[in-house]
Amino acid sequence: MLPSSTVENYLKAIYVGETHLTGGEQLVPMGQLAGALGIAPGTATTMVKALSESGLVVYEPYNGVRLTAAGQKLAARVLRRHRLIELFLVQVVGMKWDEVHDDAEQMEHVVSDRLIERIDEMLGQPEVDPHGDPIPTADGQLPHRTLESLLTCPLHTPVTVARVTDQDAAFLRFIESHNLKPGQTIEVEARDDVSDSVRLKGANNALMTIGARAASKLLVTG
Amino acid sequence: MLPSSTVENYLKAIYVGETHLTGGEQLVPMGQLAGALGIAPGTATTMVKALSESGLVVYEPYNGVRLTAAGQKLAARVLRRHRLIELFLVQVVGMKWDEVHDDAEQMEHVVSDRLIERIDEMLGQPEVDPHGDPIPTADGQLPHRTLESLLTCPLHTPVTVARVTDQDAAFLRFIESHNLKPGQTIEVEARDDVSDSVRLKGANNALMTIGARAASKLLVTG
DNA sequence: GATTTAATTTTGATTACTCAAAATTGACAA
DNA sequence: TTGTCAATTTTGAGTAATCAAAATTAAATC
Ligand SMILES: [Mn+2]
Ligand SMILES: [Mn+2]
Ligand SMILES: [Mn+2]
Ligand SMILES: [Mn+2]
Repeated sequence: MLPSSTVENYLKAIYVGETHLTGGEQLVPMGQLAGALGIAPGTATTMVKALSESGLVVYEPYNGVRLTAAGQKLAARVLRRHRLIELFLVQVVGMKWDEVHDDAEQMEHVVSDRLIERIDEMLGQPEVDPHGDPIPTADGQLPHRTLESLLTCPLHTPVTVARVTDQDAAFLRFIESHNLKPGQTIEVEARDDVSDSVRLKGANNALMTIGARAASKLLVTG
Repeated sequence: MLPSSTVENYLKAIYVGETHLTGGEQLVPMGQLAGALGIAPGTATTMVKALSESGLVVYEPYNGVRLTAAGQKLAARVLRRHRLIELFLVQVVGMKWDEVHDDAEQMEHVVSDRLIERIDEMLGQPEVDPHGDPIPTADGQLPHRTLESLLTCPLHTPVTVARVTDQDAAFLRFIESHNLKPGQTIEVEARDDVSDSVRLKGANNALMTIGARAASKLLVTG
């Protein structure tokens, strides 16, 4: 049976959820999964039990869910498609980086393997999407770079924005308008815990202050 | 309520079915509709009754179905998307004309209006798709050219292939390999009712004979 | 250890879409 | 006019996905 769009979305959400796990955690909690998919918790439970029957996930009642090897392979395929499509829409079609997420969210389920291969070829086997998110390889490996956020990187040291971990269109437009897109070089001038803010020097030496919450979503390389 | 992919497919099939109606016929028979969609006849009846409730079609039991103005508007929108996407995949992505139908069949339901507009713009508001099928305008008009088929056009007279009315990949590859794609100039040398065939002179003066059934699917302009 | 609470699961129901097979209809032919 | 038949509709049933609200569980608090 080929997986439905719904199943693909569940697997992808679990896959992404797993990458967010910190410390010794192994399982994505049902609440987090339901939240990520925008569905009722009971629905997630029912569905995950079905996925478990199909051998795509391991489900531990009251603890959470994780992917099997089979589930991981499918999830990586969907995520690869999503990110290739996003980059394609920006690079080839000329859409803006804050416009492409929703289209990719739908197209990832329906375009043919042939079209995805063609896109990958046109883009020259890219490694990251327009937001700096890594693109899983054709054989299902997710390249991992260790990145620091603007909350943890060294002060007074030039760093390059590598990734923006928030798909919200308004946030992305804010980032763009302040010249903080991936590829741009910036410097953290100061951090202030009391005011919960981070002071930055942008590409054009422009100074700006952003909240810690926003700063945590900007990942950089040294 | 925005229409589901299923509803869009029904409306599109009725729309296309209506254009195939000859003579005084007004209604698309349920059998033809079910056949076009690859579903059981009873399913079509049930669904059409629901579409009728929604005001998208007029349903006459035992006679057939036709679109209301509202249904026509939606159907034209889907067909426009389908054909723009096909042309985009050929012109921009570099896929072959026999590969694009299935991708378009799915993408037509999910891509955003913004992406469709961008595609229309990139292609310069095209009037026909890769198979010569007319593209409905943004306001829902389907441009109509009167075309003759190779069964009815004059003999020994140069004509230009304008449209191929069969999406089957093998058929399209046959047409392409014999230099009979839209735009190419050919001439009908002879028709033979007994052998059910048509003799052609191709672009390169190559002679070939094709069956009447195939010939009827090649539409030309004088 | 008992109690409260938050997360999770279960229950019961709904919507959308589908099929196979039985019943019906309407057109045509005998 | 009646019988036949093909097309169509109806019936009964099933799958996939969803929700709201009740019940349960496990963990944290008292
Ligand atoms: Mn999706
Ligand atoms: Mn992205
Ligand atoms: Mn379709
Ligand atoms: Mn076409």
